[in-house]
Amino acid sequence: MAHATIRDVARRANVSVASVSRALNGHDNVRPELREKVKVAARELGYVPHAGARSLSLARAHAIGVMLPDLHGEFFSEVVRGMDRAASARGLQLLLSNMHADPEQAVDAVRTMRGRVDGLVIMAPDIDTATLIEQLSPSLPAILINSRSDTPDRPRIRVDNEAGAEAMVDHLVDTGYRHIVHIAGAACNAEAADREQGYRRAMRRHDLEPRVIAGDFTEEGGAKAAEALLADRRGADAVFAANDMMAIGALVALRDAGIAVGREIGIAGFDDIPLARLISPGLTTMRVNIADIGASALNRIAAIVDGDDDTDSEFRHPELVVRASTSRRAEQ
Amino acid sequence: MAHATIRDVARRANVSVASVSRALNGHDNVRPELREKVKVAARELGYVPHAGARSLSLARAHAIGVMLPDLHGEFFSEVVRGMDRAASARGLQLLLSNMHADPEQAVDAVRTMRGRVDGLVIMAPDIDTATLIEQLSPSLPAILINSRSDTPDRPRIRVDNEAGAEAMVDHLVDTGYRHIVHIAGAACNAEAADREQGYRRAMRRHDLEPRVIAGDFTEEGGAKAAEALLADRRGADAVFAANDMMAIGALVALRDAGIAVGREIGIAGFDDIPLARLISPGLTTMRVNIADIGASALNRIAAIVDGDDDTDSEFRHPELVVRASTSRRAEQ
DNA sequence: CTGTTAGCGCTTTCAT
DNA sequence: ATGAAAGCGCTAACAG
Repeated sequence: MAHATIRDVARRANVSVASVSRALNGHDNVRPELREKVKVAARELGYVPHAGARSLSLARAHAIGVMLPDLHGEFFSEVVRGMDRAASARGLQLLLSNMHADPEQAVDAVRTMRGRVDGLVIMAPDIDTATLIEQLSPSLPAILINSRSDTPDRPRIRVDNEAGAEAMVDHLVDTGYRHIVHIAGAACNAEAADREQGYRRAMRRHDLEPRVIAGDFTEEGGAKAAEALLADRRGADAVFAANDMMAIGALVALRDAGIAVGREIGIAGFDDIPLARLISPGLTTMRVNIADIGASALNRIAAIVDGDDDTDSEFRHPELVVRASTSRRAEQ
Repeated sequence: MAHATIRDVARRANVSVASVSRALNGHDNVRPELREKVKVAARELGYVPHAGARSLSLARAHAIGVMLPDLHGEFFSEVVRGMDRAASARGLQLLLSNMHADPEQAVDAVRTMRGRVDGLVIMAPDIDTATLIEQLSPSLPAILINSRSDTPDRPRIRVDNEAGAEAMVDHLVDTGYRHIVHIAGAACNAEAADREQGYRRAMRRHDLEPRVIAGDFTEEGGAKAAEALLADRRGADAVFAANDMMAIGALVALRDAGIAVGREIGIAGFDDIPLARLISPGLTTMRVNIADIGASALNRIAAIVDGDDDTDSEFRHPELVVRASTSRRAEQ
């Protein structure tokens, strides 16, 4: 049997559909008696309102679309957790969409979201989505997380990746490391570029020779980079990977190669995913508080949708977390 | 400026809305010339169809609702990754909803999904949702993953947790461990119960004394259990945790306590999350192939929605993965 | 091939 | 306080 509609309920309760709507939505201009009658009828029919129709009529979907890059592992789950927490606190649903590399798909995904969400959270450090999105859906509010393009008119949340990377290099140098190799993130990725930039700047400041190995933000990429490093070490005594997953891949690879991580070679990452604490030795990293960014993004887009228009950008500063992977003995 | 509607496009192209709809949806009964005119008008106006209205009219939302328990970490991301992969391959959107313990919220979440999704994937080993869901939304297709209740009429995907746990105990015994302690999963959780059941059965079969410490599926829970174990060891030489996160928590705790994991105490988990391979020593576990379950669930609900009604349940058998955490020397 | 129109299920004026 | 009716944006008969 098909689903009961508001009309069925009205018929059964011998009232108009308008009254059913009012009664069920808790308006106060309904006699208690009628409201009760409607509720009974609704229950008997197993009536559940059709959210799609409702949102068409209200011009409000009570849902937020989320576009994420094809993230792996904990970074992904942390972001989503944060968003979900904020969303359900506000009674909003989350429409999720991962981008599988292809910008075409991103466009498509956004298109199919229009009319089904009230706003968008977009995390797309790989693509130049900002202008893209605007072309696609003007008047659909969106907030960007760590996006590459500089659209000052769209609200954004950014992490100060460059300063974070600089701080990490400073820490490594303080600890006594000198030949610090950077494993870069994916090419074309805004965050990767910023972190590499920070690394280079700090190395220059310390009068040290930079050395960058290409990477891709994945664990395998980190492992490969570590192998490349082992094959051609050139006195390297520390690895600073552009994110934790690569740092962990490198750490495991070096560990398996019999190298005393922390001592013989220091390793550092970026993000502070939960795993960073669990790996052995614990991974020194820059804490970004991923879930918090997710929650914050969602709260801000919700506020914007509600008309509380605060369009200033947010700039977050990651925080150094020192663990055993950079525990070089005091004497260098 | 507000969003352009199909009417605006029609007006601008000097055609009827029906023609616009046909032209844009690629129907073949449109003169190429007219189609082009429509496309131009649509582009000029930045027209993006309103998916909500579309799905109301089509009685098809092209979206699947996903309800997950409040999962942490990689289990969550793996499931969602699998679903997302399958969904975007089929052109479906994913409406995500985590349940925050409270069954009330689960009910609510499902209610607000009605009329906005074509089907539901529900993973709720904690709650007796099956009947619940049916009451809430008869005629909304749903597939259950590892649900507790036995509703034979709903399609399900289950993991043979009991057999998996038995297999793990067998492996531990084969390897030479005898005093195997089980860290149980969350109370009221169907999977936890099955795994404990399997553990007990296998221990009985081997004529060994079972010992169960309560847990909750979290890393902290595993760490606490390990501490309890250290405080009152009673000759325990192996720990079999009901999932990997707890196993890892225990592993780290024992490692930090200076115990040679694998040798002095064997540790095993369940799920084979990516992290299991990365931790040191590598964690012996039962591989469940989480992402695959997600993808499979999504594909099946999509098939059901499309009318390809295959309502038989699926029963998956986890697979033993041996790593260093149970590498007791041959001589016991 | 194209336009007119009914209707998807709901909310909300506008009357009464 | 309640009902009748318009309309949210779209698609799909039905005519022509």
